[in-house]
Amino acid sequence: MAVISGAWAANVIWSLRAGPRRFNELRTDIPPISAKVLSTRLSELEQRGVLLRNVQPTSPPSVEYSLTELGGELVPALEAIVKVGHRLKSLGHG
Amino acid sequence: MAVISGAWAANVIWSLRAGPRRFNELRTDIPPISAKVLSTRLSELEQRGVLLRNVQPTSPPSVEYSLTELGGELVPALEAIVKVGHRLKSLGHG
DNA sequence: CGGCATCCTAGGGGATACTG
DNA sequence: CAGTATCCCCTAGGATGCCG
Repeated sequence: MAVISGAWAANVIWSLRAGPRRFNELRTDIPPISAKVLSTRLSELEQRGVLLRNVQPTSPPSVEYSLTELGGELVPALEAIVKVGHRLKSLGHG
Repeated sequence: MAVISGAWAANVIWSLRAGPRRFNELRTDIPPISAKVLSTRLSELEQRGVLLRNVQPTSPPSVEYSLTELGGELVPALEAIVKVGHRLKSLGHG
């Protein structure tokens, strides 16, 4: 379960589900996330093999993040959890 | 995603996937968990509708916890994540 | 633009002791 | 057995500032 541990880890994977995103795109995708935390999470997820980091040596520099194949396999699982979460919420408190 | 937030929440759901368990059974299922945290997590998960709490008014008292239907739907998702996690781990070292 | 280094804080979680 | 109450501490994470 450590794969998706850390704040916003799931959101990062979620934001990447449709395709590659750049650092600041992710920041605006996930409003209340700080640069430091996003950076930390990105490093962890990259190291774990969940996502890939592509540096374009342009000016200004551009860095793209995308899910690896295994990272992509997390998406349906996350979807399922979120779905259950919504249903639980709509039930109120049982 | 708040559904499975909190330390050991996933483990609790995991331990209940095969059927009802009692408080101290869960404690020994998840070795380094403290009574306080287990208790806290159990309350949260019950309130969220993930699991059910059955008190048997016997002596000594007995309390059984079991997954609700929606709680049970989290199991396959957790399984998927754990599976990916293991594969990532095996890749990570070679 | 991307992202480290630094400082600081809240609160989640551990250990222990106690209760019914 | 199944918790609850208390204290303490650790660290994840937010804000800010600087650099390539």
